[in-house]
Amino acid sequence: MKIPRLAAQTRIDTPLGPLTLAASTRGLALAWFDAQAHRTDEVDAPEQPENPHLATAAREFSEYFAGTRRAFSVALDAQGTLFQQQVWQALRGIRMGALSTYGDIASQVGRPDAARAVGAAVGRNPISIIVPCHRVVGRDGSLTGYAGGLPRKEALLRLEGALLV
Amino acid sequence: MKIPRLAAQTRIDTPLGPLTLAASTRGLALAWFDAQAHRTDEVDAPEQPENPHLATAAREFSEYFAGTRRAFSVALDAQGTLFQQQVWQALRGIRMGALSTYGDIASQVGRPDAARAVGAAVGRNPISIIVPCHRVVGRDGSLTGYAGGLPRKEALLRLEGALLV
DNA sequence: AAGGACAGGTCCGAAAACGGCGAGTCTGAA
DNA sequence: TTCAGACTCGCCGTTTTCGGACCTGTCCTT
Repeated sequence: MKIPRLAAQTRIDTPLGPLTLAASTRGLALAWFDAQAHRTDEVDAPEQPENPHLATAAREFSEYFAGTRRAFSVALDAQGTLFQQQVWQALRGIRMGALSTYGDIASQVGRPDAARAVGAAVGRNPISIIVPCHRVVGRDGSLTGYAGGLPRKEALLRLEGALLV
Repeated sequence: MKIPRLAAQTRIDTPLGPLTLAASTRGLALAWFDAQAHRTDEVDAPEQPENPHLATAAREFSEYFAGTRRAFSVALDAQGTLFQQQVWQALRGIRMGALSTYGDIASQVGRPDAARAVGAAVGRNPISIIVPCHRVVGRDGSLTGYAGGLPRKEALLRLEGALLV
């Protein structure tokens, strides 16, 4: 995936491990766990925790993990194909505590048979957690996969109270 | 088993426990004891004891258990495969007080060797008592099984005077 | 330029499992 | 001898399970 010109980056700690954040001039562009699948190794931007987008994002992540925030308001600037944009947009419609399936997202995007393509697109989501790709599961309820590792996906859903067991 | 579109349901009391009745527009479709094997948990139909088929069935059940009725006349609408329909039809030919065997029914249906399949079909009978699946016993006279529980089968046969002991 | 691999899902056919059986054998008691 | 009771095996319609074929957008590899 092409990474847009990035203005600043920083790293924050979370209960699930360190998170690398990066922002363009228009908003948060990246939120990656270490060793995340599909990630580009090097983020070419200066360390600037004071960047407005990064600062906002860091604060909201902190509140999210503390359990006092259920939705994010930081501006986003995710780069991707039209199809990917549509999928990611659909993801943002899944509220905290709720779940959706790859097939449901496919239908929402107007391609009922493209569930598999949705899976690929979901996997390329550049902004973990805020774009809640972890809230998408298989039709039969199986977690199926997560770029940051299935344990993290399970932990996130448990934190959000979306899992029965 | 697929349940046809049901128009109405109700519950009646019998000496053997409560019975759930349901009817389509064409006739009585269900007569189930609680916790009956193979039963679908939810019957999706409005409570309407005044439905003609249900009212007739309720009256005839009442008379049957009072000992003043030996045959039912309410219209039936049992849903099942061709084979099951044939088996259930054959069951209706067993008069009160009489007994038949799984092998006999198999022969009547034209499949002399399908006694075991008959057993399966008899077990799926949706209309207890009226379609007298309780009048079918093993070749050696053993009761073998009953969806509503063997005690009920024995009680019914005793009520009908079909048991020697 | 073409082909494979994916964080899936549906459909369809084949194959196996599952019963409210019945006939045949064998065994151990009266 | 006689006769339950336990075991085996063949019987058959139905239900469940399983495996492939196909679908779809991107990215990666030849």
